[in-house]
Amino acid sequence: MTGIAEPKTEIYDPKTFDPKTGIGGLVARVRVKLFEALDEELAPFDITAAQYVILVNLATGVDSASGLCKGVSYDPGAMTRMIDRLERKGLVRRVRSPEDRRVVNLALTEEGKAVYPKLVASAAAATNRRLRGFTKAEAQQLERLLQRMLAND
Amino acid sequence: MTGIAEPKTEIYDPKTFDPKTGIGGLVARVRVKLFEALDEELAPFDITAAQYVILVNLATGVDSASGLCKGVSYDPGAMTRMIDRLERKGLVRRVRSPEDRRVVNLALTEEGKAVYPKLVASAAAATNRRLRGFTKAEAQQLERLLQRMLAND
DNA sequence: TGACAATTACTGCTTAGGCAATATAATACA
DNA sequence: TGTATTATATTGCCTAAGCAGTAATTGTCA
Repeated sequence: MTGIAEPKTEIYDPKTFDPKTGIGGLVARVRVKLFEALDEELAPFDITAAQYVILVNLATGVDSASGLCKGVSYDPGAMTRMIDRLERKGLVRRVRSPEDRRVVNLALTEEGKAVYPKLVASAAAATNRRLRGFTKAEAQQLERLLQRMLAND
Repeated sequence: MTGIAEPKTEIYDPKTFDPKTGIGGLVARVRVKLFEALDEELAPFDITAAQYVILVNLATGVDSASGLCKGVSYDPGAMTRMIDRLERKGLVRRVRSPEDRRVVNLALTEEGKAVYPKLVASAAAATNRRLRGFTKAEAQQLERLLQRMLAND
């Protein structure tokens, strides 16, 4: 015994757990719907939802492939090829880092910076479509709950 | 003007939308973490999280490939091969439907039914790990918010 | 009834992510 | 200093999902 009261964490009882309505299944299906909506909105720019996520990270401070991998739970090999695609599209630039010659610094090109605000607006529109009927307070509450799930590591 | 007051749906303003903290990115990352946890719990049974989702649907009333595709937003071709794998593992059975000879009725085998409760318990455990610190009320509220997002079609 | 459309499942092709192995560079430390 | 360990990025291989095209069957309705 530790003397410290352990909080009860048995949200779902394994005996009575309903997998159809469980949070895992819900999150998975909501994610599919959100990505579908996002892919639709981004189609005119010839950018996929997965590519958009990378661009967002690059536009908000991340500047290396390993940083991207950590940020989006992505395999290094897959990330190399993802960056290949974005580089071929002229949206991202690779520059070998002078300080640490192992890392390749990444940055948006001028074209990438130019299109980025339009992508963000599309993402906002796609998200809003799925949040129809929500109040701002409800959306923020959803954000907080999801952030708490993420913080459990 | 319609005379009917339209509810405000502009949860996120495209001008000020922060894509890093937006619900789309959060849902995507939470989903990755949940699937990682689920894959870990299911590893002893040699079942992936994606396969588990299919088994859940089969155990709870869905009985055809097309029904599965609708339920989990899955491509028919991918579903055919998914069922191939589950059939090879002896967990699922295909039976051509007598009523509609286009459809292949699916069902869990005896082995599938036997292992299923253990899979559900594992899923409950994986979900609980991510919900550490949540009260039951908070988890239920998260469920409700996600269900409302799903219902927006 | 008969022609046309829709539904269901499947297959080939392409794309893309995960894992393992590798090369290079930086770090730790004996 | 020199050696082992770690970090970063890349490539090859395997697996799996999406898309397009197809065959069989069912539904629609003129």
